[in-house]
Amino acid sequence: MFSKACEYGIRAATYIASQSKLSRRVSLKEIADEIDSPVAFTAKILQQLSRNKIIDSVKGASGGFEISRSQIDHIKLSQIVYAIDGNNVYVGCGLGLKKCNASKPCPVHDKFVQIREDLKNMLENTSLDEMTTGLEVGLTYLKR
Amino acid sequence: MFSKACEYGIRAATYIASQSKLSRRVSLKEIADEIDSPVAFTAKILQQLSRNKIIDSVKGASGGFEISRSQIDHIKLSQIVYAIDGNNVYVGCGLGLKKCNASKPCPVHDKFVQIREDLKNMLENTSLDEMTTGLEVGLTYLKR
DNA sequence: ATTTAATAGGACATTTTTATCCGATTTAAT
DNA sequence: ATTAAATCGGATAAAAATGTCCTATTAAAT
Repeated sequence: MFSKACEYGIRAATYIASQSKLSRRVSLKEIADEIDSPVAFTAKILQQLSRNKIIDSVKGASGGFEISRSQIDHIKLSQIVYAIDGNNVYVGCGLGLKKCNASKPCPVHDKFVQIREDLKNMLENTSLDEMTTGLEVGLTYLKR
Repeated sequence: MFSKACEYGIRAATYIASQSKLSRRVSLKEIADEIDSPVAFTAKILQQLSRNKIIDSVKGASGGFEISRSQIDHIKLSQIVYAIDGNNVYVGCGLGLKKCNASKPCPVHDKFVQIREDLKNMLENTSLDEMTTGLEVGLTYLKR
């Protein structure tokens, strides 16, 4: 569905959000540890998220990553997915045709449109804040 | 969503089915040409489909690929996807967790379960025969 | 029997994705 | 000012996916 990079990205942003809600800025190392991801690779992904203004990075000693309270509410999963995987997830043809569309569709065009639309809606309606609610009470997890 | 191999596989199987309905056995070259795929790579995929009894291959002069009439009706897209990509598409965790499940879920577990379930149902309920109906009347396409 | 047209399959090549390493830069604390 | 702790970013490495090439095998036609 998503690339590994995107999966790590969502998990990382979710962890950062959960800690930002506690006013804790977190380091790369802590993030990678808490979401069980390769450290250096995660660094690259955090850079991408930072460049896309999805997370804030602070350089230097006692630096790290954080997300402002207000942003946590209105950043949606769709923004993270778009920043890392682009819009391929919900616009590309299910059978890989370059110019598949309603007027020259592949045999499963309509069926895929439906599923991708559902996925898109889900991603666009799930905020980082919502992602963290289960985490805080130990109902959901970000590793293993 | 699917690997390139799987996309080619679905398109190839669909084309073979459409021609088998006309009692035409088709060659690798013709298939690759009609679905706009790399010839040698397509050969590998057809081998996989053949080993998985999804298509029949006939060696030697005037050989090629075909699907028996009866099979065309009851082969579902899910079988093709499974033969090439395994069941990752609808069982893997959306965030890449190895052991994500209802009792230890990732933050989007329920939402992904829903979407994957829809995808699974769609694949399990779409037969190769259904894939060919639009093709025959020029309503759907397998290339570009 | 020989030739020809086809798939089978192993080895190899290329590209993309995933992952690592290291020096440069920034900033807080001493 | 110096040191220590952190991110940034470029170069490189490893693994996986995609794609190619060549020989072997098969079977029909001559």
